[in-house]
Formats: sequence, structure tokens, C-alpha cells
Amino acid sequence: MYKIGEFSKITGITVKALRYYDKENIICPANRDESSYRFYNEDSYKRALMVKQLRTYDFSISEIKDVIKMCVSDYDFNYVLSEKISLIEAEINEKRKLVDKIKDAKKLKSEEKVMHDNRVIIKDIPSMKVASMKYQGRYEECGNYISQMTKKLGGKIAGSFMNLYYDLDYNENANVEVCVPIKKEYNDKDIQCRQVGAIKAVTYIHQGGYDTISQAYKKIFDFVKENDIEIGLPSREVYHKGPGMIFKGNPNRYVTEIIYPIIEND
Amino acid sequence: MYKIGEFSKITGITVKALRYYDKENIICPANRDESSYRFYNEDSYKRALMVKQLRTYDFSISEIKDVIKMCVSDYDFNYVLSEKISLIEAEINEKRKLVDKIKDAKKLKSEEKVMHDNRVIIKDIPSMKVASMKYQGRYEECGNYISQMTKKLGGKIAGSFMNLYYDLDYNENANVEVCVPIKKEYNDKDIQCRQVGAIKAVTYIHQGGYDTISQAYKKIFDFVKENDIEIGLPSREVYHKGPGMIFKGNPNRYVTEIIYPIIEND
DNA sequence: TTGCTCCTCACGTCACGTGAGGTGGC
DNA sequence: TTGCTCCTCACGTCACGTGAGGTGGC
Repeated sequence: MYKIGEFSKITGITVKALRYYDKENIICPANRDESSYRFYNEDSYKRALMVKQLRTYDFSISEIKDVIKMCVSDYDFNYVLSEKISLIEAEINEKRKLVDKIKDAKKLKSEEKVMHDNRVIIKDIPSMKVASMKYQGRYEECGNYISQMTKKLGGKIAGSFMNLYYDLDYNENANVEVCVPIKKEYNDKDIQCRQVGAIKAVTYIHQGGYDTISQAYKKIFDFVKENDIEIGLPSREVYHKGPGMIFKGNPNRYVTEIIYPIIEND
Repeated sequence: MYKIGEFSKITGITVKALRYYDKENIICPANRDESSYRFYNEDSYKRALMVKQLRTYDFSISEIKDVIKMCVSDYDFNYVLSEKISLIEAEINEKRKLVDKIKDAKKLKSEEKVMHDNRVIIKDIPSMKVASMKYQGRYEECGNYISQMTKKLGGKIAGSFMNLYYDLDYNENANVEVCVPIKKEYNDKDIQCRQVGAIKAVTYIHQGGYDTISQAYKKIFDFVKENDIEIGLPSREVYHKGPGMIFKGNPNRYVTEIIYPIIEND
């Protein structure tokens, strides 16, 4: 039996870490006497060596808990190590991409991104029949819904996909309704059909990737303020030209129309 | 002027993040009216675009603060980007090393690391004159002190370097005294000379790298318990054979002697 | 006894996200 | 008015490190 200080020395794990591992139930002392001292034995020692090893391999505490639950044999253990290697390699890839991105930014710095300077326009948008799916989450998730709907609706689709947004702000957990105009009624447990009303709206055509789309919102907001117009929700993004199902294409060629309904007070 | 919700939409930064950036003084609203609303303007917009860009490049908030303070010109900005690239590449290297380490572990798994099974021995250690430097920190830092002392003491050195440890446990902020036996007195503002007293001690010779040295401590502690011996501090590690100043050499050939003074009660 | 080791809180970290509870303007 | 946007706390995150304050055994 070892007291915590000794155990710390023979395992190379700090006392603080040992108390934490006890609390987290990954290395528990073999017993605790009435004075509440922790006493460790040979089994705790083996466990401690494993935990220490995994920590140096950058396993998190919850990953280690998983390993403890799952790994009965050396075979299991080796398999987990392979999985961890894959995870780390994925992280390396992310970092590589980031480096490339920064390098690109450095190059493009002087050229500046071509900002298409389109005009904000007021126009009437007619009512239309759409198929729609609502969700709450990140903007990028809409791709999943678009591909689902494309598959299910097939030839019934009669226009470009568009998203309706029910939040004013930029939100990682946004309320989104993915819509597409359709010719015929279609019903499904996941897909609803409804009429989207006619509106008078301010609109702006954004050309380029979605990473620069916030600039387009600025155009609209500035216009609205200058002209003392009041706008409402939901706003829309109509994807006239966007990525395909398989190929992304050149984002510089994407065309997105942003639409805000005008509220008329009179 | 934009209210926070609008500003969120035109910058693509969440409201929560904007409030946080305000608190951290990296994007402050141009003014706040008496109702305590935040109002942002074109300057805040430019700042926001920069901050957002840097965040996607994985700059931390404090890094961004630094950039804001330092970067006057585009030249400065590009230079900082280069520095960040170096940092990320260093991280990639760390991850690569880690992957190699895990791969090695998988290979070596079946072979198991050769554990030299030496004996714990009780012996008398004579008093000796040493030059010493004390510090508080991590064990690995002792290398700096050893190289300093090697340079200053040169030919006066009369034995192997050793560390005295004043903590019982394994500690990231340990009290360490780096010592080396010397022939003649030497004094310096950094280096002290003193006599290390004679002791009766339990000792164990560890063969191999320092990453496995905790096993050696276990040998000693187990021996001490079995034989009902009481040990004290400071303990010592004598580096009979270790890394050179330039080449590390093969860690499997390192030889370290661990020494604990025996406390005799009679 | 004093000094040592041990114990249990509680706080801080990093960059926000997630509520709760409340106010101001249309 | 109700509903909306805004506000300010306060808590949680991850794996401990850093005290503070207190107890038990030699």
C-alpha cells in the first residue's frame, strides 16, 4: 500500500492529478482508512501506468474512461491506439488546411477580394407554393435538407432552393426553413407543403462564396437605414447558383439573392 | 449605427461573442446610449471583419489584442500571419511526433520494454564537497543548470552531476538542487559551494531513459516497506551516464542512481 | 510539540453558449 | 398591451494548478 505522495513519486503523476482521477473514477485508491487517507496498491499502480501512458498520447479523461470500459484484451487496446492515430492525423490535416488558408490570405492581401458592387432593389415578390423543412441549427446544415428534398421531390421542383430565416441576428443555432417552389402538392412526414405569401421586399444579389455573404447583409441594412425603410422577418436567401450535390464548383460564381420583407406603416 | 443584432448579421459574429469582445476590449461599440444599448459604426465594422478573420485563422483573443496593438501597416499584418503559420506548423510537428510515439508503442507492445532488474542496496555514502544551484520548477529544466555549471566550473568538476530533491511527491514545480562534486572551492553569485553530509542510504541503479524512472522509485519504496526502513529527504539522482551537451545518445544506455537517506531511530 | 502529509473546498483557466430575470421602445 | 430586442449576471466547459484552512499521526 502506498500513500498518495509515494504513489505520486512511483507513477510520475502529481498528487493533484491523482485526486482528480479518483474523483473522475479512473484511478481509485484500493481503500481509504477512517482518516480518509487514500491508499493505493499494485492494481492501482497498473491502472496508473496505463492512464499516464494514455495521457501522454493525448487521450482526454473521457476517452480514457471509454478505453477502460472497452479494452479487455491487448487487441482492443491496439485498436484504440489506431483510432487515436486517425484522430490526430485528422487534426493534422485541419492544421494543414489552416496554414494553406493563411498563406492564401497573405497572397490575396494586395489583390483584395473582388467585391461585386450590386445594387439593393425594391421589388414585389409573388406568392408561391413551396415544399419546406424546418430545423434549428447551423446554417451549413441546410445542405443535408436540400439533398433530402432533391431526392424526394425530383421533377416536382420548380425553382431555386431558398432558406427562410426567423432570427434577426447571426446565430449558430438559427431557426431555418429550407424551401423550394413546387408544381404539385407533395406530402410526407418530414416535408410540408405551404403557400409563401406575396411580399414587397428589399433585395440584393450577392455574387461569391458564403463566407463573404455577411457583406451583402450590410448592403441591405445600410440601404434600409438610409431610406428609412422598416424590414421584417423571415428573411430569405435564394440560391440561384450554388454548389452541386457532388461538386462544389467555384464559389466565386455562386449567386445568392437576399430578400427582406418591407413593413409598410400606413 | 447598428444595433447589436444587426451588427451580428452583417459581421457573422454571434451576439454573445460581440458582448464578449466588448468586455475584452477588442471590438467596442462606437457609443452606448442611456438605455445601455450598444451601437456600432463603420469603424467597428472594419475592426470586426479583422477580428473575425483572425479567429478563423485560430488566433486566440490575447493574440488578437497583440495584433491590434502592434499592427499599424499591412506589412506588420503579413508578418504576424507568417509568425502564426510557424506556430501552427510547430503544432503539426508535435502531433506528428505524437503519432510516431503511438506507432512505436503499438510495435513495442509485444516485446515490452526491457526492464533491467537491478537490486536495491544499502550503502554508506561519504560526505563530499559540491558546487550547487537551487531552483524551483520542472525536472527537465535541470539541463540548463547543468550546462551553465559545466561551462563555469570546467576542469574543477570531480564527479557526476546529481540532483537533490526536497519533495516527497512527483511535482511539476519541484524544489531541486543541482549539484556536482568539485575539487576546489568556487564561488559565484549563482553557484554556491557546500559540503553534502555523509549518509547511510538505500540506492538503486536505473538503466534507461528518464521517462521510465518512476519504476525505479517503486523498487526503492517497495524495498523500504518490506524491510521496515524509514527514509528521509532530500533524495538524490546521480547521473552516471546521461545525455551529452549536444547529442542525446541512446536513452536505453543511460545509468542513473537513485539514493534515499535512511533515518535511523535508535 | 512542531512539522509533515494528508484532506476538502473554492477559485481560475478559454471563449464563449445557455439560460434566467429584467428593462426600454414601438 | 404584447412581443421583441436589448441588457446584466451566473453557471458550465477541461484537467487539473494554486492556495486556504483544517485534521491526524509520529
